[in-house]
Amino acid sequence: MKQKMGLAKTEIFSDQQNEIASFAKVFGHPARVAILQHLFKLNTCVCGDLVSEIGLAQPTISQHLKELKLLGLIKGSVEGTSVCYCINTEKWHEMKEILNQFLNQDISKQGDCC
Amino acid sequence: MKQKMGLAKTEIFSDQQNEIASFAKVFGHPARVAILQHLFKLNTCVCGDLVSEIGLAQPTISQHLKELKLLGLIKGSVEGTSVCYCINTEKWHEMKEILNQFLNQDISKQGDCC
DNA sequence: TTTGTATATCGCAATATTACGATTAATATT
DNA sequence: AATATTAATCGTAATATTGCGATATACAAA
Repeated sequence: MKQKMGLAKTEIFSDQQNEIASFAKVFGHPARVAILQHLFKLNTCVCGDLVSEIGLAQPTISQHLKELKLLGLIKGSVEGTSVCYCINTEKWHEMKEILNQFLNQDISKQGDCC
Repeated sequence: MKQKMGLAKTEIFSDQQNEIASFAKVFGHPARVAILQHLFKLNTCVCGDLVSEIGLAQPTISQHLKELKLLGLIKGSVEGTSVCYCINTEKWHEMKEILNQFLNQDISKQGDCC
């Protein structure tokens, strides 16, 4: 076996490129988009209802929440038997900054040559 | 077998949520981020050098280009024996609009309750 | 202390993604 | 025509992701 296949070769890219990809990846699934939109809508961060709101099983939602928490985009705190999740606003801004810088590259120079 | 496993249940999400996820997914790999940045930098869209510029094999780059082309973010045209790729500016703006709407959700109401 | 409720984790099945060698296709050069 | 160059496609190997049933854990209520 010469090569670790199926694995992204992150080491050949810059930290910036890998960071953009990490943030983008977490939005790359509609369930996580839906979770974040729901957390934005309910500014009070009641959360167990994510399962009934979105039509996925509880372990599946829990796994998506874990990925969002791992990147720091959401925070969770135990509230009795249930867990209260909400957006981590500082991290959200940090992420927005990084993605905007990429999305808003100067496109005016592009000659549209094709 | 009760369920198509390993497959995202896109049918339970809105078109908007799926669209956001599709665009984000394409940035979810550093190679595609690098390709787009390179296309932005060289406003003349000479392209065969993407392979030497980024350290991945030619079939791998070709596959990533295909995904970007499938979403419409880049265009390609044959130029002799080589192929010239460039950013599709209209589609880029369309994508930016959709992602910005998601990223710029009103965060001011968030109570940061956790 | 038993029972219920809510969430996380484990384990598994199935599809998706990443990467590349080998080959093909299409044009350029000799 | 024969050869070289460039990029796409095929086939395959290996890891990643998605989803969920079963189970574990942690706290609340009876």
